[in-house]
Amino acid sequence: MAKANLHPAPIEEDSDIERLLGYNLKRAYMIVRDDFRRQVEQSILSPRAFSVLTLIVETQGLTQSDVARKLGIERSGLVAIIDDLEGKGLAQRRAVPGDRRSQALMATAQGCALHSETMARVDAHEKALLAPFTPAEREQFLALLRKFRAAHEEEDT
Amino acid sequence: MAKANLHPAPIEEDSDIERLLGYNLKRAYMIVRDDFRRQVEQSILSPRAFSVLTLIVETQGLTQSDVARKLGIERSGLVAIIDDLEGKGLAQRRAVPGDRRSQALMATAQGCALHSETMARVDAHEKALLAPFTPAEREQFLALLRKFRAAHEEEDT
DNA sequence: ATAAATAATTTATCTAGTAAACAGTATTGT
DNA sequence: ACAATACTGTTTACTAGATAAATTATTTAT
Repeated sequence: MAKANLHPAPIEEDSDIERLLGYNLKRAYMIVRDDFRRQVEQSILSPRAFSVLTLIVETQGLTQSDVARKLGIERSGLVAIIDDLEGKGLAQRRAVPGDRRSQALMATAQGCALHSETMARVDAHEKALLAPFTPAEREQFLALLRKFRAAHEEEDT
Repeated sequence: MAKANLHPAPIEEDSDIERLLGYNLKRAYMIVRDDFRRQVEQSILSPRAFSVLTLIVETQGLTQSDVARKLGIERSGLVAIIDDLEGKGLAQRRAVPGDRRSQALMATAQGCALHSETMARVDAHEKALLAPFTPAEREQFLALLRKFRAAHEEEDT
């Protein structure tokens, strides 16, 4: 146990990338995503499926295009998510009277129930993640994130 | 153009998910990542490759395991990245005198050059993204992200 | 009537990241 | 000295998430 310590992995806390916004955002997002998975995905829903279900519970009758626009994802990616939600009895596609191209998305009673149960767990898991912050910091953190998004999401719809 | 407006996509700005930390972090990260790609990837480097190159430029001689630990990714995922950097003449694997398992990662002169050129572009692109913020807000934003990471990344390593 | 636009879908492709198993090497305990 | 254990880099296979192009059915505009 004498010599082999030639590459001791300095672990300086202040590499250049530690100062970059993108790197910090990515790591922070990964923390939340992983925690979400541990806490919530047991309850059937992936992060994406949860966000979709939330939208259609809140606003019954949105079309898939509406949801895709709101979430900033492609319509094509939504098909599988809706298939999944529908297969689990959480949501339904229904014909829209005025437009036979569109499908109105409706959450079932079961979907609403799972959503509120899951939302409670999500709130709890986020509260735990934000525990190291003071209430003022929590406000600031979310306010800054929202301001950042607002400044850059305007250009697209 | 009279009747078909049955699903007007309400676009209320305040869905429940808009209040969630995870959702806001994800959208914010996507903004930065997409912008990074537009600005930087033209210059050969993906976000991941850039972060790896940065580390080994700053600390020549890190092993792959060191880098994986620092970046919080799997060693297996690093292999392709190093292969790529090596193939482009930006980095090299070298034998470590004391340990024949490890490979010391060294950035080439070309790698150092590309790194500093790219870092300049990254700084510029981040400065532009943070332009909507006041200097105080910028400080706060990064400080909060770092505090958040520090509070949750301690357990692993 | 015809052209252009839209909604949902299918297919293929890409990136990122994870997990498991492997061979070679090193360290530790006895 | 030897056996058990652990670590390094690697391969392979797999998953998730996202994107892009092409397709069909339908609607709107001219």
